[in-house]
Amino acid sequence: MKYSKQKDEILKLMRSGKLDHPRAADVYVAMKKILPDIGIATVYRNLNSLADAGLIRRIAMPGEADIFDHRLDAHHHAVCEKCGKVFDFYFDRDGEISAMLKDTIGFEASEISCCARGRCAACR
Amino acid sequence: MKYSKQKDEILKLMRSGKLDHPRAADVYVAMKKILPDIGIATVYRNLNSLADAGLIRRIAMPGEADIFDHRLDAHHHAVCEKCGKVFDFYFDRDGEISAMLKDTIGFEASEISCCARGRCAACR
DNA sequence: TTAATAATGATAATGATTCTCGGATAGATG
DNA sequence: CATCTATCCGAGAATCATTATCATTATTAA
Repeated sequence: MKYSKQKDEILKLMRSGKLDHPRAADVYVAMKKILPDIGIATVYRNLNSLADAGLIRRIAMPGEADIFDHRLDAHHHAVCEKCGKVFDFYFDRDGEISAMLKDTIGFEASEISCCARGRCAACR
Repeated sequence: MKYSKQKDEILKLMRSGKLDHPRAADVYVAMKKILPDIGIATVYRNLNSLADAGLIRRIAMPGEADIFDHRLDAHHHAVCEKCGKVFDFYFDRDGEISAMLKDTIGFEASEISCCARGRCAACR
């Protein structure tokens, strides 16, 4: 992976935590203020390569655009159907599910993602 | 909801269980054999209205096309990253997750979906 | 400095899904 | 039965997220 200021700035932006569960388009908008000539393809490319390198995570959300997360620990997501905000939550039964899948159907899980949808506190 | 032979045939096809976790495109291909003049928009429209009516379920799969399920009971899905096959599995901790979300962040979950990805028995 | 390689930005292409349209049809009413 | 109207249909355009292509530029190792 070769250095580029685009990649560097994207990683810094992600790590800053200024963006909350941003989609690629959100990162693009924020990056435009830092590097006005950046293209959307470069944003996608770099988010993908940073994710491949394990420096950030790309998370597929059912029915919505993927989000990118600077947090690397195992956690799940709850999405408010009204405001769209994404909340992190912990639920450490991944091992239990993996074991069950292995025992019952011989399925070797590499990743387990739980996604809750509903209404957040503010929207109720 | 008005009757139409397209909707009727789509529901029959779904209920027959001949299709395994089909995407809209799969339903379209199968329906072409039954009603050769059917259009893809009609397939989407009817799958959506049948899902709205609670007769089938539309399930968003992270990173992939939505699938439609004739099974109405609560279950989760495991997707093989190699062959793409989708497996059903049960894991009745939904209530536990709901309660935790409610207690910790005041989030009222209406649906919880867990999606495992990895390798199925046949692909290992 | 140079040559090889990988990254860039613009834009075209893709895939899934929805929207729009004029025309057809189901089902209620007279 | 005749008619009316809401809903549905099929075709194709439009949308959205994402990836691919390509000519140009920047990085890096020699």
